[in-house]
Amino acid sequence: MRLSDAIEQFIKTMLTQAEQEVELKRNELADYFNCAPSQINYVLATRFTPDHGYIIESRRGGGGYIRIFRMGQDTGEQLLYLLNERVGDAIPALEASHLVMQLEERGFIGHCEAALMQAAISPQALSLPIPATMKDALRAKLLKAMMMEVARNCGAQKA
Amino acid sequence: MRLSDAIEQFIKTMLTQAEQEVELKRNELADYFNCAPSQINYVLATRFTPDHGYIIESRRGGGGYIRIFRMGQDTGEQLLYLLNERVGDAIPALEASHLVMQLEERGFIGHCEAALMQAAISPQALSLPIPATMKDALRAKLLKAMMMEVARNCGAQKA
DNA sequence: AATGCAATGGTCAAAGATGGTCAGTTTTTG
DNA sequence: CAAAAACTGACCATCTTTGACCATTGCATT
Repeated sequence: MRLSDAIEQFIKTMLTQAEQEVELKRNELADYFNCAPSQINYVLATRFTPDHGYIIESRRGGGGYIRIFRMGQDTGEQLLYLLNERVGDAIPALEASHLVMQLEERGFIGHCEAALMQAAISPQALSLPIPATMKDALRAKLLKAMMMEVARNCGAQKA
Repeated sequence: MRLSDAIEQFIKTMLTQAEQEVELKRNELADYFNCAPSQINYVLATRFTPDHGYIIESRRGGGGYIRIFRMGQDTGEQLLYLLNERVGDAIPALEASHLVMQLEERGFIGHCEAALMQAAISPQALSLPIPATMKDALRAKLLKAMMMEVARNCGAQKA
């Protein structure tokens, strides 16, 4: 298995439903996984960004630390926030993809739904002769329409 | 025997009745057959296309892979037919909607998935300042992308 | 306080590990 | 022999991992 994935899993295992926050020592973790300390930064940078729904806080020097917070989840409110604030009138491909991942991680949608949504907002599905800004707008509309559907039907089961 | 055929057989042997999916490393396989890595792509491109009932998914970089999914015999054929004959390169809104309903009726997708797809191809989601013909083309791409996803994940389980 | 050092974490560019493309060459087929 | 299929290699794109060097903080010593 990829090192990055192992580290990602390790961290996500610590961040259970109960624990919204985890603190770790970069060097210790790197030591545990037998890798360069900067590898930890790579994992954080590629899998624990705000886009993914996480906030990182850290301190250097003696007694330094890295804290990872999972952004709060108040089902209904949260979903509305994601819709209005995050999606807005336009959203780039990568950000949209991260958002869908987040929806799945938080249990708003199942794996199948997530895959469908990813397919719909994928570059292939949207490969048209129109400017990128228009694609971002289209992606936003697609996401909103699909998320509305989720909120109406399937989301009810979860929350 | 031709190299391509040997590689094709090799892969198909891994994809037994039980195994609907196989993962391989391009370079390893090329090494095993003593051929150029791109030969693998050639085989995949000529013998494992969606038209043949397969779906390919891959990832580059360290820990990269190529995954091959076999669509259910029946499911694959029917989906393919729908994709090529009914969807094509463009499809009007109403027809697309009917198609999705059919997909649900036939059990290819669940109610949730159907609703998501309907939302994605709905006029609201596609309300853009582009000509109707382009919208039909977009709808076709959306449908194809989503149906491929269905074939990859859920379709295999069903049929 | 001021200084210096040890303990942390951060950055970034380079190297490593894979897979993708495509044009051109060789082989097979009709 | 011409067309189609098979094959290759050079070059590209993407993702991961590492290491050298930098920044910050706390503490011990002046």
